[in-house]
Amino acid sequence: MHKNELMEQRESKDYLSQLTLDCVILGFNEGELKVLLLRWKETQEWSLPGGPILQSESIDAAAYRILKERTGLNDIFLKQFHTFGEQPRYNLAEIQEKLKHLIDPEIWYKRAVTIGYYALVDYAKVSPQPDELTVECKWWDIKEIPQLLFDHNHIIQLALQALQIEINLQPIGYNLLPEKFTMPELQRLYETILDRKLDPRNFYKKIISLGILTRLKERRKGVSHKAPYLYKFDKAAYEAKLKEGGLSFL
Amino acid sequence: MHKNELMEQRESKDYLSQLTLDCVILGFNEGELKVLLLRWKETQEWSLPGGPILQSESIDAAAYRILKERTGLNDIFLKQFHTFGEQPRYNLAEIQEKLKHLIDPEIWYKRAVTIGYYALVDYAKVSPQPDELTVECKWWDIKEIPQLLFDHNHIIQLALQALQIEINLQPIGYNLLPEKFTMPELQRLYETILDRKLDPRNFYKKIISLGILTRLKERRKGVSHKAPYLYKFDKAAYEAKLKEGGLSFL
DNA sequence: CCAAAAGTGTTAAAGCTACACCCATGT
DNA sequence: ACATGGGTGTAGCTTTAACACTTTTGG
Repeated sequence: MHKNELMEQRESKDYLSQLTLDCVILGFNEGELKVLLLRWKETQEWSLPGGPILQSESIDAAAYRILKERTGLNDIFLKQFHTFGEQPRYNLAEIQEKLKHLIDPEIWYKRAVTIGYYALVDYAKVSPQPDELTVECKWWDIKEIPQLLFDHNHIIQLALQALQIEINLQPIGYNLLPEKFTMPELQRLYETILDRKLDPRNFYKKIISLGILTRLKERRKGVSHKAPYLYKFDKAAYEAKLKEGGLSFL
Repeated sequence: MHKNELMEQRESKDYLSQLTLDCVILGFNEGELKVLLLRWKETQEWSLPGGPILQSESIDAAAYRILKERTGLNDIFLKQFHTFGEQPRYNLAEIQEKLKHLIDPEIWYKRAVTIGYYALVDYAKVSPQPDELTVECKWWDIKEIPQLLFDHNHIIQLALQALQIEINLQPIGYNLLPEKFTMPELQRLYETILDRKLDPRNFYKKIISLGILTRLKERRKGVSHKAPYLYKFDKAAYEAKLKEGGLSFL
């Protein structure tokens, strides 16, 4: 997409004007939470994946579309968490300056409201794809995120808060871990999201007592210590529990 | 405001287009939760208060503005809970037909996204005010809400769900009750929001243990049974607790 | 005096926290 | 053999749930 095309898009009647959507796409790898970020062409500036909403699609559909475009994945855990409508939301002049080689400063909306979604994905299954205005799409460790464009640091912060609440209501690991995983891996995921240490014995008891995990006979190999058991989620048991309403975690 | 003025408003550059805001204004009276609804001129059709957002104001400011216009109150507990962007959200043709004597069917957006807020107010302090397109603004018992225009029944339903979660994190009663209230009144408020009966002894112990209430020497008079004590919130203690992070309810 | 709702304490069960040692694996 | 992290049980404490009778007031 070139300048003219983008201009057409912004002014097009095919899209909602002044309303966009941003996705905080979260994965888990090497014991850390990761976010998928995009680097804009000919810059060192990063931002969240996002974009405008088609007149013909629901906002959830727009989020799924963006997710599919950046990750290649369908059928993802996706949740709207907040709509950002401060006035101003960020320093527009700064954005116009930083991206003027890509986007005519004239065509930025003076104001845009954005709907924030977060997605939980299996890190290993994602093939990050930049879009028309960016050259690089890659995972960043949640603790090492640089200064981002727009108000995207703030958006990520609220997404993580929303996730801390959600972890008490959903077996988040189901979406963030590969099919088979070890108990310490699951524990580290919870520790990262909740940002505190958990006791391994208590964690084990609590997770097992939910009755939604199956321990496999396999163990993880190739580690220089005792080989941990592998587990997987028992989807049927999980959905049965959910219906009873009886799912609440840590 | 007449047809032409409304037309100008819809098409005006002073407002965001295709993005509106709706407020679920909740009060508590006679042991029941109430919502403030508006009846449209020359109809029996009811809807939530809401409207478009000025280019110059944040979405929170727009919500406060609408609230102020309908209730006369400033400084209200207000919380964004969800943004509604289904496509379609409701049957537009039906709305056009029902309101054609007020609004030219041509000027409805083919599509609008709305941001949902709920507000918690002291029932007794509100003086309900209709707006330019409505003749009546009044409280409805939450259990007796009629079929509303747009997707407003759905919006109310989600607001109540959000409130059920929020009640665990905030001393909701502070906003919904008058300055002085009795323990049974507070209990009935919790029972109504959570939609289940609570044990009065356990409720009393739990609330008192939070240490944010002061029992007054006064009692409520004029009831044909034992006179209950009055309590009020100890705002200082409440804010101290909140800072410690140690506030979690029922 | 009757009807209505307020006020109050104890006990049992469940859930949570804290805590330490031996085991299996790769180098 | 050593370093690394895995796997596991118990006891005390806190929190929650269940439960019933007496009191006060107005009519």
